[in-house]
Amino acid sequence: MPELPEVETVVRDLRPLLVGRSLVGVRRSRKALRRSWSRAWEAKLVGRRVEAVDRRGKWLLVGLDSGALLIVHLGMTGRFTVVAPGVPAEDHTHVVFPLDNAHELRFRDARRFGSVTYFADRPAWEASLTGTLGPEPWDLEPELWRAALKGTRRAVKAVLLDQTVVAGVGNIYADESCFAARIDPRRRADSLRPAEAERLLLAVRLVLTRAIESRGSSIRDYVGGSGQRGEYQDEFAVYGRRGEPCPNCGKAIRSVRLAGRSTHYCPRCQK
DNA sequence: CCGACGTCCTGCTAGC
DNA sequence: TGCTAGCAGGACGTCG
Repeated sequence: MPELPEVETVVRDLRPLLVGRSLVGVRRSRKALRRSWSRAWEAKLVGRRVEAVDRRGKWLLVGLDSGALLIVHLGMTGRFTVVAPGVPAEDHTHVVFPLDNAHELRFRDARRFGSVTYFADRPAWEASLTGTLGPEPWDLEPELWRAALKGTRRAVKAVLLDQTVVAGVGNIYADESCFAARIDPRRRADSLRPAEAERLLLAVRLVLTRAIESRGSSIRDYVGGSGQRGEYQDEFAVYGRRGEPCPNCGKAIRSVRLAGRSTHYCPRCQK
């Protein structure tokens, strides 16, 4: 679900609501998330003040005054929000951190593909990723990007979704980026000419930037850190628009299954 | 090693 | 109108 723009929106929403606040407790549901919770973390969290809220790829990082990090992944259906006192907990609320201002920081996730974990410091968290997280799209060196494309026989779309190559792109923005670059997502990555590779990287950055400006895309579950929906779904050129006219040429958008995911493209504009 | 595919889970809806 | 198979924004393990 939430990709880079959605996570970035949550981070920006939560930052003013959390920085300077202290976590005064932890409550959990009995259901397991993707990564298991350790009760030993609770004593280390309670009483700590939040110093920073950041993002890396699709990971959300809450930095505490002890130097420790609360690491959150929203998976497909995760919501991470601050709610005012007295707001009843929704179904599938799995982790709740009461704050020192009587508000609550809540993690809710119907499908439980998301996770909330604790690391003693940032190096410990980075070590846990063991090279599974590539650079942010804006930090990815064009030569590295070209090499990543050249070095594989997979489809372009599969490379965009590969978090070790570039962090943060998911199914929606992979499709939208391919459309913006006028590149067929089914093409073999190693068939892209240097100019096409460059166009695709710039398209990824542009699409993500615009999506952040629209506070991300709300298809069904996603909301920002205070519960508001995003707007970028109104800007989709291809995603979820099978059969509808291409905004560029009018030909019907097609959808196929690729890299295990639904993939949308314009059969005329994307070569 | 690489790449394709299944799996985890619940809710919604497309299509019959 | 009502029902249900299949699909959903992600990550990771397994298998060939």
